[in-house]
Amino acid sequence: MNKREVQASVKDERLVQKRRDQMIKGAVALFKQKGFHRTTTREIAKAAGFSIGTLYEYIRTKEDVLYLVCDSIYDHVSERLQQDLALKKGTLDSLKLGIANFFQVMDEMQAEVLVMYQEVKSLSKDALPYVLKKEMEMVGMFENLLSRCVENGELHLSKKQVAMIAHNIFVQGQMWGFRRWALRKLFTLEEYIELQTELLLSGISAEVSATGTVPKSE
Amino acid sequence: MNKREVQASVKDERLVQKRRDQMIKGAVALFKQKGFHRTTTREIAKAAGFSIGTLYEYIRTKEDVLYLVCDSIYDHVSERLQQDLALKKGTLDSLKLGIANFFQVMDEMQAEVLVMYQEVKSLSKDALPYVLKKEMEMVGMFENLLSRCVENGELHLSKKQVAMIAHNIFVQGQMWGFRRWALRKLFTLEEYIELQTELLLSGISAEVSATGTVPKSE
Amino acid sequence: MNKREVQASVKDERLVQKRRDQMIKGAVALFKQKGFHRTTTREIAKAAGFSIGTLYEYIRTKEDVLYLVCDSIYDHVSERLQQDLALKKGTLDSLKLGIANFFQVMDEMQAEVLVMYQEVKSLSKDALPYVLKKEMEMVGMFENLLSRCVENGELHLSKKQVAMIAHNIFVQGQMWGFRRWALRKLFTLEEYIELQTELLLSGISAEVSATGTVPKSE
Amino acid sequence: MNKREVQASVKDERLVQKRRDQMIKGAVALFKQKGFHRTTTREIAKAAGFSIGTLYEYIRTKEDVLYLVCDSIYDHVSERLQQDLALKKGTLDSLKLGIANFFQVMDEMQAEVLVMYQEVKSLSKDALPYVLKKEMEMVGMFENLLSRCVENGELHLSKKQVAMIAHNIFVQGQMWGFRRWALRKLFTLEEYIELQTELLLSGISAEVSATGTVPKSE
DNA sequence: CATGAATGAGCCTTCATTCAT
DNA sequence: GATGAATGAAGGCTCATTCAT
Repeated sequence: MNKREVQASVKDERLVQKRRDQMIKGAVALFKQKGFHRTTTREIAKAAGFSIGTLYEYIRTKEDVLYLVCDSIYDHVSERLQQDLALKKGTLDSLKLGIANFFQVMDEMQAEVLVMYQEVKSLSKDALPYVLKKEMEMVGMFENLLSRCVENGELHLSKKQVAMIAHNIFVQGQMWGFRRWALRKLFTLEEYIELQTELLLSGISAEVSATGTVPKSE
Repeated sequence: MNKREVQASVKDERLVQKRRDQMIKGAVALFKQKGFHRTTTREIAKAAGFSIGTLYEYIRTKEDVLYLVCDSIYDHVSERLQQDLALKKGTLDSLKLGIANFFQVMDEMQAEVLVMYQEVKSLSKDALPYVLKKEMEMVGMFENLLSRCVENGELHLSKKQVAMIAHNIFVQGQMWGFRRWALRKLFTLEEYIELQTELLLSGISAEVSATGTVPKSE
Repeated sequence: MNKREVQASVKDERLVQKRRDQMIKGAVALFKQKGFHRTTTREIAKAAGFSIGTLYEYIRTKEDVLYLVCDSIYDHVSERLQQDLALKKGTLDSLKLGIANFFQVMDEMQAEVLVMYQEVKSLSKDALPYVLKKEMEMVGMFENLLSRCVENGELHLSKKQVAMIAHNIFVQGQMWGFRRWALRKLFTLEEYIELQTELLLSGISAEVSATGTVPKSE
Repeated sequence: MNKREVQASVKDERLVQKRRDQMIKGAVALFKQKGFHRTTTREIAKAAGFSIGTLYEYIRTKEDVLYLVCDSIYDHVSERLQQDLALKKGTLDSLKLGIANFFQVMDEMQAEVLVMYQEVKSLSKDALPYVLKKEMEMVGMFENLLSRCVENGELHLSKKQVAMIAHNIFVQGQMWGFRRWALRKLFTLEEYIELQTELLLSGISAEVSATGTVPKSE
């Protein structure tokens, strides 16, 4: 199965979705502020705009909230990326665009990503795989982009290199979110995107590569 | 000040160090398994080999344990790296060696790094800066290595590029620790080191010089 | 403000009052038996007839219970006295009646008064003033009674004498409560009231007028 | 027996006395500040100038400290009074002097008296009688003074009146200590002594004493 | 469906007391 | 005799979860 169902006592599917959206929105704000463990179910209910009793009509345990939050975040990010990338053909330019878009999404959803990033480990062994699977899918999207460039002959990379780079891109995206305390002092988002793309494509040492066309920026 | 002192009731400094080492060792194992919040102080005491009362002779609050753990990890990693790197001159080879060493340490201290990585955010506003400072120092070590290569003329990099790359190396090191669930399926440590070094130095495509055509975010 | 509000999580004011009444009743019995410090919150909850969790729905800290107890005792005593005294005109007879009533209340509420008397000092600096204020009000009631007798010409007393006597009456009332281990062996309540009133009004020796030959300390 | 023995592991009687004096002195200061229950044995040991281990060489339980403190206070007060009163003959003047002296002692030993007064109830059922007995002895001293005045024909009082007045004097003495928060605003010690003595001897209204409606019990 | 009062397991921390050195 | 590290029972308080209304 692709989703881990979170049981609700309420039948009306539309209502369930509505309530859960309220819940997720409130929870993200709280988790961001104090983390999952320091947030109480009462606080979540209040932030969501209903009572603790009602909260438990739509979830079974507190952990369900975390799962719902993580799930929702991945869905949003995933969706955002798929929109942008799905159509593109496998050119280097579309890869660059893909990376730039991803970093941009990471910037926009900074709060959510940070939350998810710090709290996934709190998911039970039960829910974790579903979330990890989502992550693999996203890495897979970059693998796809890269592979198509390889197929096109625009890049020459081994399978392993493709996998490695996809991971690197993904982690660098997250890095912009969870290391912003350090990075923001050094770069704007635009600079970050440009620098990372540049480094990714050309490497740091001209002598080592064949061409030596490393730009002396600044 | 460079350290945030954790108060102990016991006077004998040697004993304090010994007990805290026991404590940290036990705590790391537990935190790795269930995280900071799900670990109880009693469990920590037990894992350390003494009673809950004794635990509190060496710390003031549960959070002190976390701080001690984080502090100790950074110290160990830092020390390990300094040993390896301090003597080297600023050649490309010493850079490669530095990276390889760092990744290796990250592999050896995988458990600790994972823990620290996931739990720093649980540190109070009081202790966090001390830990973050340590992290900056470690990034600084790579900046140093890189700068020396630039001075030597072995690399041609701007200040910002140096900073960016240092961060990338650092995060890739951590990545080996906290994404091992994915990476281990694909690479051995040796492959990981080799691949990342290669990518770092040569970029993914010699043919593509940095055109500066990176899409500007809206 | 006249009251220090004790925060409750439960909204229903009627319920709050009911539960707190249960709580106070149970707490008085326990405090009387073992004192505030030796009584646990769990015991209070049990004596009140609900769980520890419920107890904390109606208070914030254990000290709140003590404050509630003290506050309630003063309220009861105060109310009892005001009923009896408010209407009376300022005659000697009404003074005598006031004293007798007060001593009687002290006898009836012996347990409560004892508790309050022994435990006020455990109140935090925060709550103490509110309780002390209540005590001053009660002393004030006797000052009032006395003053009216003075105005009526039934007594000839200076301001300071009025204040002193009011204090004496008040303390003698409490004395019946907290020294009963000694007094009960010597007097019945009726005898106590009669003797104290008599001594108050006539002095111990008519022959000896106030000579002012009291030895001046140093 | 007149004393409840507090067991000590140390044999040297002189040392035991010395250590206990240190202990009592430190404890009184602490109890005064924070009460018996909020004072830890460690604090007592520290205030006494030795280690917790040493403390327990001279007592068996924390309560022993309280008993020692109470016992010592009574001894001091008792001794002070006996010195002053023992020699006097039973005249009204010596009564007045006795009262004045007592109030003065209560003022000087205010801290100690306050402590004892608030903490006796914390004594176990085992130790309480010994302390209460001391208190009765002190009340007895005033009964004595009064009785001798009666024998001398300087006062005309029944047995019960004598007992009552002795209690009143005693409580008024304590009152100066434990109600000073209120009394100090109104009176100096000298005024207090003078006023109380005056009221005691003459009653509040000589005119009233004429009515004879006061039952001469016994 | 919604509410919120009730529950109690469980957590962090303190502190009186012991005992090996 | 003195010391202080070790112990663990016990206390105050929180909070996820339930259920009657």
